Amino acid sequence: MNETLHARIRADVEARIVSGQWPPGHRIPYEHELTALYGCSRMTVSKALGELGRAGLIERRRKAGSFVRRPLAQSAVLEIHDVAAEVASLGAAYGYKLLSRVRRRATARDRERIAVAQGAPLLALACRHDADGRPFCLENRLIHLEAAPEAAQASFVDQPPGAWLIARIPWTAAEHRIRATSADVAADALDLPPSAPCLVIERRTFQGDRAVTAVTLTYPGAAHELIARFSPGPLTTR
Amino acid sequence: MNETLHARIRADVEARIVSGQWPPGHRIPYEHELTALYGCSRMTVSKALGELGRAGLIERRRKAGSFVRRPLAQSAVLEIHDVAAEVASLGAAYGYKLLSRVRRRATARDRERIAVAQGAPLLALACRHDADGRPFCLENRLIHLEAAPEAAQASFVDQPPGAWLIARIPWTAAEHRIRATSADVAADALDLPPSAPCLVIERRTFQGDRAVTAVTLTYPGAAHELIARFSPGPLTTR
DNA sequence: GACCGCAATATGTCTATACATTAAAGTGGA
DNA sequence: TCCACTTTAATGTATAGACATATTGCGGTC
Repeated sequence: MNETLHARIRADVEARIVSGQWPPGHRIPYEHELTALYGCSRMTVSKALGELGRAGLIERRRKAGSFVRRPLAQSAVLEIHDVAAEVASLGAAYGYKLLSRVRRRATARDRERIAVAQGAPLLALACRHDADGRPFCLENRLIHLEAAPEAAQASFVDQPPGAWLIARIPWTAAEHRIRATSADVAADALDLPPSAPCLVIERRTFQGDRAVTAVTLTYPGAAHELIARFSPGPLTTR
Repeated sequence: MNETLHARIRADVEARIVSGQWPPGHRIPYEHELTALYGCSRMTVSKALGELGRAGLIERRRKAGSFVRRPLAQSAVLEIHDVAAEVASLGAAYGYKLLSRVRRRATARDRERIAVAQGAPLLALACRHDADGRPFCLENRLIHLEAAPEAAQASFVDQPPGAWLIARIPWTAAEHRIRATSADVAADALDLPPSAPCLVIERRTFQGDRAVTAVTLTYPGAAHELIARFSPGPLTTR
């Protein structure tokens, strides 16, 4: 249990907050008081309080002091895995099949899915990921060929486009939308009745302001779960 | 655009990484080199690199230096709102109805949902959240009465238990599971055909090691979306 | 009393320095 | 060659002090 000093102070203050000893709105002792209390420098106290501030547990106001905050909208960290890695982690054999590959200019419908200019060059892919020979996930992807020109040369017959892109095209931001639907048009490809529930993840990836790719992953049935954990702060060392 | 120095260094290094100029595995200049490069003290450089390390962009090894990491499983920040706030943000009128309220000792089935000892005192609640008079979300909740004894006195007729708990019971960790199902048993309460797809969010909340509450939220149909954003680092100051 | 300006004060950031920790690299002997 | 030991070079954490910045509240003026 070799704790650093600032981590100890942070944990100590956090304990008083979560135990209710310092309720929301309570003013935390000033830095110089904590300095005396823990017998350390102000930098160290400041580091601990700064972490608590970034973690959202307290609010720091100049001149006024630091105050215990009421937890607001909670945010959780959602881990989104690569499909192949996900299948492997289930101990199943991974399979991949390219269903279609079309190069075209962006239509109005495409532009609802990916933010590109009208007529921008796109590669539209459909493929299926299998686990132990059974359909695991259906993937529909658009790749913006201005952002990833090398994709035009790739066949994607042997390698899923997700892994290919991650290895080659840098990106800076992504947005995920998660919803439930019924299998409908995906029913055939997934070997399901059309009314079966599916979990759909849409991911849009950007390079600065430019859209790189948009992908729709359809997972059949109630079997697939996404797991998100609340992160108490940005400080969990890896 | 008043940036602090260490934030500027961090952004600078991050830019080189995401642009591909410094590929995965590349050794980042040593702290003392960056010190010379940016004309600042080692503490400041160390702070910037420490943040990048915690953000997972680089790996720091004593004596060896800091190295660009290959992006692993990407993690996104999922904002999970209070149901009432969610309905309000849609511009709809919020309604709430308590469907059932039972106090009991934990059964084996309860213990699959919430991590408590056998026979622990629980409060089991079912309620419905409405938007403009139509069912918006069905909530099934277990409250551990050892962690939240005051809940035994609350009626939950007028106030949804989520808001009540957040205001009173401190918690430290939460886990969310997201999946798709068909409406099934929830069909009646939600006024849906049993085959309709639903998005289900299960949330377990803890106080240290002790379970506080477990809640299952069932959102009908494809209308409801969860949105998660990739966070380049844990450092977004509030 | 309402308003404005100023001083007091708590936090925010940075520097320079010191020492601790750890792991790579070098050294020497069996 | 291989192993144990020492050296060294990098990061990790802490200190004290300095200055910057924001905000509260006081006091003076109109």
